[in-house]
Amino acid sequence: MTKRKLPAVSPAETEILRLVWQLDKATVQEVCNKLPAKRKIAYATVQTLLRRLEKKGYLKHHTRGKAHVFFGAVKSEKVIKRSVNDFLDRLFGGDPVPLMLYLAEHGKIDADDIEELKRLAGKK
Amino acid sequence: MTKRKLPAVSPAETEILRLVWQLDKATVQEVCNKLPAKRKIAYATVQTLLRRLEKKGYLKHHTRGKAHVFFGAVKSEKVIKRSVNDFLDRLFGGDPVPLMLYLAEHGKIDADDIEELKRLAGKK
DNA sequence: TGACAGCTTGTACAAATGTACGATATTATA
DNA sequence: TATAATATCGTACATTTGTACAAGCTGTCA
Repeated sequence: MTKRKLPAVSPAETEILRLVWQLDKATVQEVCNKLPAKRKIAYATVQTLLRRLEKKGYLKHHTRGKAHVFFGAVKSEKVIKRSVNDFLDRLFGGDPVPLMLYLAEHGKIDADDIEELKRLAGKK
Repeated sequence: MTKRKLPAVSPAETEILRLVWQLDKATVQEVCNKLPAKRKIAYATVQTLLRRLEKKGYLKHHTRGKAHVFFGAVKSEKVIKRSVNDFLDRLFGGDPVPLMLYLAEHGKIDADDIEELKRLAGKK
């Protein structure tokens, strides 16, 4: 089994990667259209980010007509895990509880979410 | 009221900032000693990071003997809020639920934590 | 089949990041 | 009051990031 060490994903790249996952597969155009209004970046920039993600091994592409269609090359789980852990380490020394508390305090989750959480946490 | 726009905190800086908060106030030395074993970086590097954090406005310092004692200049709440929101936007499009679910699935929180969450979420 | 529209590629570049060396200043101490 | 030990400060530098232009392909449609 090939144990490849994936390079880190930069913040800007992370967003692009997420959009590709969300679209399942996407051309540069499609990613551009999916960008949140707040964060409008140039077509060329999106292109470069996609290129870099491919070079790093997070995306692959095949060709449809003249366009490149990008799609994930590693499970998003893996990337998310890494990102969350890094984030947690840096900001909270690895302890997830303060993060959960923060989210709860700021009203980002409701009772239903918590039920779901309870179910998941209990099951484990 | 002076509404100053704080520059972003880089990942490496974030970790240093957290350590200062944790120690309440600290010299370069003390921050170095507090570094997790996994992440041993040079004294000089820690110094630079502290300096940059001060220049950006996140830290101040006073002098004790020949050493600089750094301490926070803005509420950690504020920094955490920004960091979490950025992170959430990039990786989950701003939706905190998948993050909570991820944390729960990976057994990072237990029943007590969830009770606490419920209390907090309910109160809001 | 030729021109156009739409894409990719190569290249560029400033700013931010991560890391560190050497020189200078300061404290404590012998 | 020299001196050794310890800090800071200025500076440097390779990478990575964020952003973009210009040139060259490639289908497509008149």
